[in-house]
Amino acid sequence: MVTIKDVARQANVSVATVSRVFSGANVVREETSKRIRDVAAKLRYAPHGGARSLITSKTHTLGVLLPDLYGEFFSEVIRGIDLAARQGGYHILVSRSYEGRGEIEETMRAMRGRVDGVLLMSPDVDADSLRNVPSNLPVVLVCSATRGSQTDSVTIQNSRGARQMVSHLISLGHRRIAIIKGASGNYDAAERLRGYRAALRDAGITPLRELERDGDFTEAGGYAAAGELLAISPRPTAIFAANDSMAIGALSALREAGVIVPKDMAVAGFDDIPLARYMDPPLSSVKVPISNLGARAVEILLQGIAQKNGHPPRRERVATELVIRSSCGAPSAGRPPP
Amino acid sequence: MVTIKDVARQANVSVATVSRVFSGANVVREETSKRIRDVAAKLRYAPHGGARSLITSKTHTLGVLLPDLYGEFFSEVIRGIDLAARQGGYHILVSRSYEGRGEIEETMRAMRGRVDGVLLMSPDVDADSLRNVPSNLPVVLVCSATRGSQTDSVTIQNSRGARQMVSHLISLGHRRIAIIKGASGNYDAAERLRGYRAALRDAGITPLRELERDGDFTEAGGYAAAGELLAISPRPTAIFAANDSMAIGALSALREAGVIVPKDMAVAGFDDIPLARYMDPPLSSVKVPISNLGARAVEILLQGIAQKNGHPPRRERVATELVIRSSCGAPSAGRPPP
DNA sequence: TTGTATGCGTTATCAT
DNA sequence: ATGATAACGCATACAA
Repeated sequence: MVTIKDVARQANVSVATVSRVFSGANVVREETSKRIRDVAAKLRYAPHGGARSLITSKTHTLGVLLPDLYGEFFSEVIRGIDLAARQGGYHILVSRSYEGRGEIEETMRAMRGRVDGVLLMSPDVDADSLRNVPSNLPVVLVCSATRGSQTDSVTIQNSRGARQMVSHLISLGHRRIAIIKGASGNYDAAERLRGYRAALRDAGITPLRELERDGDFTEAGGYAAAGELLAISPRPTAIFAANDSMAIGALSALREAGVIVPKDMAVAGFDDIPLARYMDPPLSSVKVPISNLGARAVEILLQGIAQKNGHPPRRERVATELVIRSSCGAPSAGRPPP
Repeated sequence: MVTIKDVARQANVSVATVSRVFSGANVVREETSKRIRDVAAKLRYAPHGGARSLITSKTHTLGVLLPDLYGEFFSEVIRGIDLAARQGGYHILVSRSYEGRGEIEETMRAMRGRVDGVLLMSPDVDADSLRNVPSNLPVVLVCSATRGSQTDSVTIQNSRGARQMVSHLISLGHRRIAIIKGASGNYDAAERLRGYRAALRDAGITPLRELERDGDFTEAGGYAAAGELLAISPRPTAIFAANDSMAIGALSALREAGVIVPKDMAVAGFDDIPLARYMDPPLSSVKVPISNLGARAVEILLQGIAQKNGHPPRRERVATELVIRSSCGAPSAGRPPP
């Protein structure tokens, strides 16, 4: 591998001068600089990032630690993170954790010296996983429970969004509204359930356990849960799924059972993934600005890195927005062309 | 930040001994080892990855350079990559390139010293982007054109998959089969188009330009293209979309136009994303083992890293598989429960 | 404007 | 079994 020494030798200068050329110190004579660049190009030299960060103690890299997220959500959140990171001149080191807590700790330790800060999305395990990781390492929690922690965080307005959607269903006359819950132990799932119940209570409706079905955020889970709900008597008249994937699975199950949406059953989801509007019928949902979520997390992390000293924890909630399409039976404004 | 020196001092040993404990050399007396581990835990010490890799010249990290991929595909390929990488004890450094060639080169240079090898997915720009990157850096091309290059690569059996699907449509009696093409300049898109034309010629049908519509791999693109196709006279009787997202957009457009699928128009996609089977009607597609694609690329890259010396280029194509559901009007075997 | 020398945190080599 | 020290590739303070 060609190093700064090789370039220096062939260009007849010291390594310091080569270093100056590549680290942007604008003090090298133009002529010298050009000669060095030429030699470097010929040798295909590129500075060694590891060595560089060892001395500057800046890696210009952000660690991203995510659970084994599903489809569209993962994609969008990474997009937002990557975009914001590169705007700040950072790269991202991504890791998916499959086995919960121990793995999170181990991964965070492995990132020591490779990243300047970490974005941790840990919706399933408690945030006190942070006890044994190197201190001084700036961390931002994403979509995770933060109670008892002093860590910065960015979350979604889950409860509020769910509450609005369920209230909307109630305003359409529904009283027996079922929910297909998200993965058990998941933070977002719990919050959405909370919003669902709150909306019912707001309207004087008692939440019923039989109308709260387990789900796992997948289409298959939504499909199965919808099947169960159809067997209940009296049937619910509306289904609120804790994410769009499950809502789509539910739509499929209803179609097969000959249940017409929204005439016989209203359906609504959460996230508003791009596909939602292409469903039949187009799916009402709670829009989550997923890529913004990632971008905001990065911005907060970058702040934390800049002012490395302690600061009061920053807590941010990205706003959701009700997107009403025809699947919930509202007198819809029709479907706008994409 | 606490370093190996701090641990050594507090544990009354030399840095060398601490190093031995953390690098797994099993030569330290149990008693000493325990004392060191205790001190390290108290101090929350974690070895500095950058410094470590500087001397071992191993980063245990793989660079992953992807275009701004869409949704499900991105998610799945990363899943496969991450899984295989972590099995080999590697992390992944991900970067999305938004602006094509120059950015690819720059990113690859920035990865020097941070990664042991690179996975490059460059379906839009030619693979000779590799001219100016550090030599000796093992690279595997994913879903990219490889002509004229000596680089290892993993691609999809695009042409074969498309050909099979279109042949299937022909076998159902269709003669006027339209295609909604993928993004222009895209390698996979070009290959799928090639397979489409080959299937037509196999059956003695002349490919018509008016039946080849531009698309961009998005739902919106598929929606628009399907609208155009409906205006052609005589109408095509089948639409083959170069990916599922566009097929889903097309289904939506057809539905709005009152065209019944598959009675009035057959539709098929490519990729077989999880959602395909939940569409109405369930979407026939060419299944691509996306996460396998990523995993295989990692395995090949790891081989390349192990035997650093030159080797004949490894070229691999992951197999596709026809998945026939009801959207193309075949006497379907019904829809299996998820 | 350029060169010399030191050190970043760690592992490898050679002693002991 | 443990310690002393050189090296990894580079950036920077200081000298020239």
